[in-house]
Amino acid sequence: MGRTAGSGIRPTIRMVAAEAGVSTATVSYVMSGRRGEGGPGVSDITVERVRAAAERLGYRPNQAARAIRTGRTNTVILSLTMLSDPWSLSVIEAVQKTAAPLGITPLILGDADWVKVLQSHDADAVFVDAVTPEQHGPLESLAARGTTLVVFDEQLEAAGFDVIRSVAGPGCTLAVEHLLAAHRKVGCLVPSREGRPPAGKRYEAYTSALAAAGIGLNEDYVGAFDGTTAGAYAATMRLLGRDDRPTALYATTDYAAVSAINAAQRLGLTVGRDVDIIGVGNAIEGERMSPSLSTVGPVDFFERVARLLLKRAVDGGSTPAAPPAVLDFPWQLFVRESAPHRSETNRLY
Amino acid sequence: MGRTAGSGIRPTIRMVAAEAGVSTATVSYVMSGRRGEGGPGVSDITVERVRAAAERLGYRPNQAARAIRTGRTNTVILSLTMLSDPWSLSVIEAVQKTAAPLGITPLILGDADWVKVLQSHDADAVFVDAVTPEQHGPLESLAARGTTLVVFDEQLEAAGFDVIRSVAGPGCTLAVEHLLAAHRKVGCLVPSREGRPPAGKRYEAYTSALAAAGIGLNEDYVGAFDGTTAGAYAATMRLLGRDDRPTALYATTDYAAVSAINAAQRLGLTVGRDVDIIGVGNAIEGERMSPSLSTVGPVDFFERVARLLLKRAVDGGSTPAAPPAVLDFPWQLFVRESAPHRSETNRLY
DNA sequence: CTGTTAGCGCGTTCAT
DNA sequence: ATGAACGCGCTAACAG
Repeated sequence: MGRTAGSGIRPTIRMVAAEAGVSTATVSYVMSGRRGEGGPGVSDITVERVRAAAERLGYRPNQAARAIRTGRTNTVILSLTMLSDPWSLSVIEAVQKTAAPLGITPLILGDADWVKVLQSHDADAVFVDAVTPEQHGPLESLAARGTTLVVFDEQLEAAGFDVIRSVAGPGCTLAVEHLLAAHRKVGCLVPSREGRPPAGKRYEAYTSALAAAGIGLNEDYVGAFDGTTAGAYAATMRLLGRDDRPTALYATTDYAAVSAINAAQRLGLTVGRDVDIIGVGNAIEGERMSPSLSTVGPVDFFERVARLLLKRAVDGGSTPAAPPAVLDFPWQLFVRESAPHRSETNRLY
Repeated sequence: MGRTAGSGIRPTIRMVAAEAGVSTATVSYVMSGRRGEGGPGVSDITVERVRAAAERLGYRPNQAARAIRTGRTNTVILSLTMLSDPWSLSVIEAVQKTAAPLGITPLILGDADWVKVLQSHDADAVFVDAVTPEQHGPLESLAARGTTLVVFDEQLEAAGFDVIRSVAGPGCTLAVEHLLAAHRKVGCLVPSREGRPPAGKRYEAYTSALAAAGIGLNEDYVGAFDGTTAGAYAATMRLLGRDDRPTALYATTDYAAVSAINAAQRLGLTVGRDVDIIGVGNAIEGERMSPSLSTVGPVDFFERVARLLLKRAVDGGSTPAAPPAVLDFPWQLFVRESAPHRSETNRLY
């Protein structure tokens, strides 16, 4: 007999062993499905008895206890700073799809404060989507202590962890050039700290492409915003509300582009006709929306990131896995509805 | 002396004890800050020695090992089915804010498949935002086995876990009545399974409020969609694209309302003037957008949910905490820009 | 081939 | 301030 589930206390492997009349070792072998190879065999009849007992008690192995012995948590952590960003959702979606068949659970850390959390919480691998300069140190000590990291950053060098770099520069130039093929009044949406002038590769691509096209930088066409979707929306309203409004907008991220499209529509403009808008990043979301988002970005980025992360998670500490490296992803232009190809006769200048 | 961090293996409490020349017990007391009350006192000088040793080695307590003894993970899990929904982001934001000062980490489970995960993964408390009928059983056995659950559901009875119920019905009626005060052509956006007719409290509020106002149900004004933002957008395009388009829309969720606003703007309509749109849920996001979203919802919902969840997490198994209960949240109407108050002369019928 | 014993690996905690 | 037991599941080595 034995009491069934419901006592309020969690059944342990020992209770199952008692219930089934076998040793804890046998239960362990059955539950982890590792009879045969290294471990001893267990007869089918015994397996059945153990399974039944476990079922009756509602037993599930305690992951914490398992982790302490095996060093594996069957978990990956995704540290994502901007959850509302389609880019983040794309990462999540791709990782979930890849992790599920491996029995690995992706957990999302929505806090920018991953440093503290990761020092004590363990996962088989961790993806980090943004690193500030002050976090470089902590990052390296985490890696030195054995945390498997996959970091998304355009500057960082591999120092015990993988760095995913998606060389925005050339790709962003493609985006601006695409607009410049049919426009002369090209605005830019770029996040910047309060009062600071805009900076970064993605912004430089804008200024230098303009220069290369022989067009001077018009400060009034630069919509700096605070990094939020609401800020991007407001900046677009300012830019497109002008009398001599730009006929095209280059947004340095896809989520800013999405906000810009909403704002343009609010102003009664038809995106892809009255105004062209292009984003950066190639988030999965952009393909599905209406109008679909023209953008630049790496090919199969999210799937490839997911595969790398889970490979690292699975390879764990055992096999001498491939050494950490910097991984580059080539970018390309995705021309969709929000900034279509324009024939010569269709130019907006 | 002693080797500093960087050996690739994670320092244990024993290494710290050796380094500091004290026992592991002392290190434990120092690291968990529990000297004085229940535990024995540790002299300040010893505390300093231990701290220094830990620092030198880069030691952090292993949460898995700690969990195995204390039964606490200092973690709460948020199982959220629709991460892109502003409602989910509001939950996350509120919980993060409440959890941070308690030293508790919120981890997000973006998978609908919480049943499997929770059976083995442990958290001090778990929030679940959607339960299908097939999940009722698993839910109860989880609770019976000691998992602390806070479930958001409008039907469920408390069965070993807290149920948060936000009695949508009366609130939704308020929303529809608000529109009916100035409109006669009121459309509805409601998710429904492929082919199935719409159902649920939120939809019933629509039909019965119409009936009470002496207006027949016009099937053409019912925009059923697949539950996605893109679907809500498309459904709105259909409704508002009609010649005799509705002059007001009642969306059964805030995220559907947000999509509807985008769609209306795409069609060149000014929301709050040409068409009124009201949502359901009172997501924090709705207050910030432009136009701000009129909606109905509970007051301080997210903060109160966060407080309950973390109270449960902290109370853990020890103190005989308040018994699980069904918690009702009163709803009210939030009149904002997307569906403003209209004077008599300003009606759209 | 089948199953058990014994002890590991953590941080915590009680009795000394 | 400490030694040693404790909680959990895993697994090498052993016994039938």
